Parts: sequence; C-alpha cells; structure tokens
Amino acid sequence: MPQPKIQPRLPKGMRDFLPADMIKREYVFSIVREVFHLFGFEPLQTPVLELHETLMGKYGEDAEKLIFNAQHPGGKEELALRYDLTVPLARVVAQYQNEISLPFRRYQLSPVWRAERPQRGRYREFYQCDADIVGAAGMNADAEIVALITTVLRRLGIPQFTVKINNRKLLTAIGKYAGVEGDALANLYRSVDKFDKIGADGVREELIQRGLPANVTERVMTLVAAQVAPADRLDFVEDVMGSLPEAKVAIHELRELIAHLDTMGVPAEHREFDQTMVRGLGYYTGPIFETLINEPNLGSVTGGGRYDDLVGLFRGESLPTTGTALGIERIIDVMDILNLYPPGIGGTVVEVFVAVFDETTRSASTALAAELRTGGVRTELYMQDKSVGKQMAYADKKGVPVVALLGADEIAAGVVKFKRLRDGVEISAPRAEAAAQARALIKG
RNA sequence: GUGAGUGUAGCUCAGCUGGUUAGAGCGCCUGUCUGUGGAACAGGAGGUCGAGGGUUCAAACCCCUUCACUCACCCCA
Repeated sequence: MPQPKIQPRLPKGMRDFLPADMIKREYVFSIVREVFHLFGFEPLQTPVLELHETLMGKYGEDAEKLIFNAQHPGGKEELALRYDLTVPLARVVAQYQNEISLPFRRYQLSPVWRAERPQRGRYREFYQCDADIVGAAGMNADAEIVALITTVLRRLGIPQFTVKINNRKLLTAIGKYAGVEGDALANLYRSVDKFDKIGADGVREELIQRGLPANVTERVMTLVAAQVAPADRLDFVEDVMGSLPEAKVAIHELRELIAHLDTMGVPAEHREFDQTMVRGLGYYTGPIFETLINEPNLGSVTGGGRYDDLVGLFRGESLPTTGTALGIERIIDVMDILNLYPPGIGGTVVEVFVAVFDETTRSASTALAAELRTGGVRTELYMQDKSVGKQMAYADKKGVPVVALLGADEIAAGVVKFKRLRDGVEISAPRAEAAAQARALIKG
C-alpha cells in the first residue's frame, strides 16, 4: 500500500530556515546581542501567546486586525500571538514592579506575528529585537537608543544607513500650525510621511484630495517641502513655528537629543532630523526614530521612539520609556544582498570531516573523531559506507574546510592526514597533535 | 482588505498564430577514477505543464473557477 502523500506546505508568509541560512542568522543575532550587552541591556523573554485583552487597544484599529488569535478547542482564555515586543514589555514592567528596578534596560530577540499580506521584506512571522529603557525621561535615554542602533548596524558592516529622527510633539505642532484637528490630523500625518516616496507634489495632491483647504495645505507644504539641508532643518522649523508652545518643547528636545549624540560620537552621516518622518503606531509621545538603508531599499530596518504612557495602561501610573525595534529579517535580507558576512561564515559549522576508508578502519576513524572533539574541533564522522571520493565530494559540497584521512598506511605510521579542500594542501600530523594541527590548517 | 501580474523537471527558464512521443542550462545520479573533492568527457533518472471545469477533432497555449507566489496600495520591521 503506497502511503498517501501529504503536501509539504507552509502557512502563508512563514519560512523554514535550513542550516546554511541559520548559520548566517545566528551570526547576525550574535552581533546584535553582543552590542546590546555592550550598552548594558539585559535579556528578557515572554511567552509567544498573550491574553487577547493584553494586546487590544494598544496599536490602533488597523493594526489590531492583523493580530493572530490562537485558540484551542474548549479553551477558556482568549489568546493571541504577540504582535510586537513593546506591549509585552509594558505588561512585564507593570506586573513585576517589585522585582524590577528602574531604569530598566532590557532587550528581547523573539519572533512576532502579523497577519499581513506577505511581500518582499515583509513576513507574517518575523524576528524583532527590541531594546528599551523604562523609567528614564531624559533625552540621554533616547540618545542611547540611537547610538545603539548605529553601533549595531556599523558592527554588521552595513555601509549606508540613516537613522531618521523626529518628534511626535513636532507633528502635533505642525497640525496646530496648519490648523488641522481630529481625524484629519491622522490623514495629514499619513500624507506627510510619504514625502520621501511621492515628493512634494504628491503630498500636496493627497492633502487636497483628502479635502484640506488650500491655505492649510500650503502652510503644511512650506514646512514639509522646504529644500533645506538636514543640518539646517531644525533652525528652519524653529523659524517658521518656533512660537508655538508644542513646537518649542519638541525643538528643545530635539536639540538636546542631538547634543547628546554629538557627545557620544554618533557619526552625523548616520543620523538626520526629518520633520516629515511619522511613525504609525499610536503610542508614541516624544522623539521617534526610523532607519532606512539606501542601497537595497527594503523599507525601514528599525523603528521606535518614546512612549511615555503605554506602561501606564497596565500600571495605572505612567512611566517614561523609550526604545527601538530592530527588524532582524530585513537586516538579514540586506546582509544577504550585500554579502556582508565574514569569510569564516560558511554553510556548515563543521571544521573537520573524518572520512572512513572501510569497515576495518572505521573504529580508528571513530577514535580520531573523538580525539578531535576532545581537542575542541568541530568534527563530523562519516556514517555511511561509500568511496572516499564520494565522501570528499560530500564534505566539499557542504563547505567543510578540512578532511581527515585515516587509512591503513596512516594507522600503521601513527599519523593522520589532513587535506584542506580550499586549495588541496595536505599535511601529515602525529596523532597526538591532530587537533592542534587541524586547527592550524584551517586558519592558515 | 483593494488592484495588477505570474504559475512548464530540484533551480532558472524556452515552448512560434492551439496540432501528435514537452525542451535547454544548471543541479542530481552512474561511469572513465577499486586511498582523494572542485575540471573534462560519456551515459542516466526526473514533468498528471499549480488544481478543477469548459470550448475544440485536438489545449502547456483559448475561456471560467480556484489555489499559490510576486508586485503596488494600505500598513509596517
């Protein structure tokens, strides 16, 4: 009876990662963790499922439609897959007030789920790495977040990126300045945010289409479309609407933030004030950040900002908090396209492949593999019964750097032969020095 | 959720205005090479042409439905 075959398929927008991919992903993860530790952020982990009520009412109506619900038959609790790592953080901070001392610096590297339509650089299951500082109101906290982002991206070798910086309060001020209120404000932001994409004319057109009066549109446009060099933009915005109280606060915060960035040595080429940058999520209250990579444009690679009131939804009393999410998937896509992995990152973790000549030498090969492993060399011992040529081909295809050859001759001589596949160099090493010589051959 | 495009071997694709046994390159397997991979040469396996229905003497090709993927919008990492 032939077995009925089940189609091997994956849910929409979700992916498997085969070993060669995982090795690259883990490299990126390791750099990210290293830099986060360098900045004094501590790891946190939360469940993939949250109570439905924990997530609802935090992201805005549109975003909530993208939350995956998760139920089992007869389940009493309403559950949902987490949509981001920020709301779970807010819950944790409120839930463990006695255990957590402020300011709380934590990072979390975990998958999140969004039921969006998949596209390039957009998946339904993807990893985010969030770093946040809870309980710090000063702009120095926001500056650390920006410094963290630039350090990670530089460590990864990404050549061209810009952290765009704006302030939610400035956007509010723009609304005031132009005379826009209520629902129209959200539409205004949406159009302004597209400035990079559709240009000044595009924004003007959209604003008119959305029914804004001509004079209002023009006031917005003077602020948005001005051809001002990034370094002078803040001065320009201050000239235009510095008298508005909201703008005053926002500009002061931005200047403070920039001063901190200078002190911290964050290169100016990697940051830019942009009054047209808007973040979609509803909970931001102060500075906002977003990172774009010009070369392969896959959308924003980080996003974040200050959200002083979110924790208060769980805690009753609000807590000033700022942070960012790194879009690990998009960063990895960029790394892949630009091939930014160090040469040592291959398709395998194996350093030495131990070939088995025949059944009479198998036990000697097995012993050698054990010796190499004891010596700290990552070793694969061949398990099948095939010709040495086939074994070499297998090792080569897999990308193993060195093959250990141990036939009757070597056994008799008390040595082992190592062959480096990259260039075919062979050495003969006494058994006692096997691990050390193998390591030297890999490095050389 | 809205709109457009694509769907032929493991991968990338070809297949003229519908015509009989559906092709190429790469990859894979075998051999030349019974203690050695990457090259060359020779051979080989592998496809219900996404699925279902319809038109026709005849469909990979035309029509309908459906699914999947891609792109744009929306939104976002």
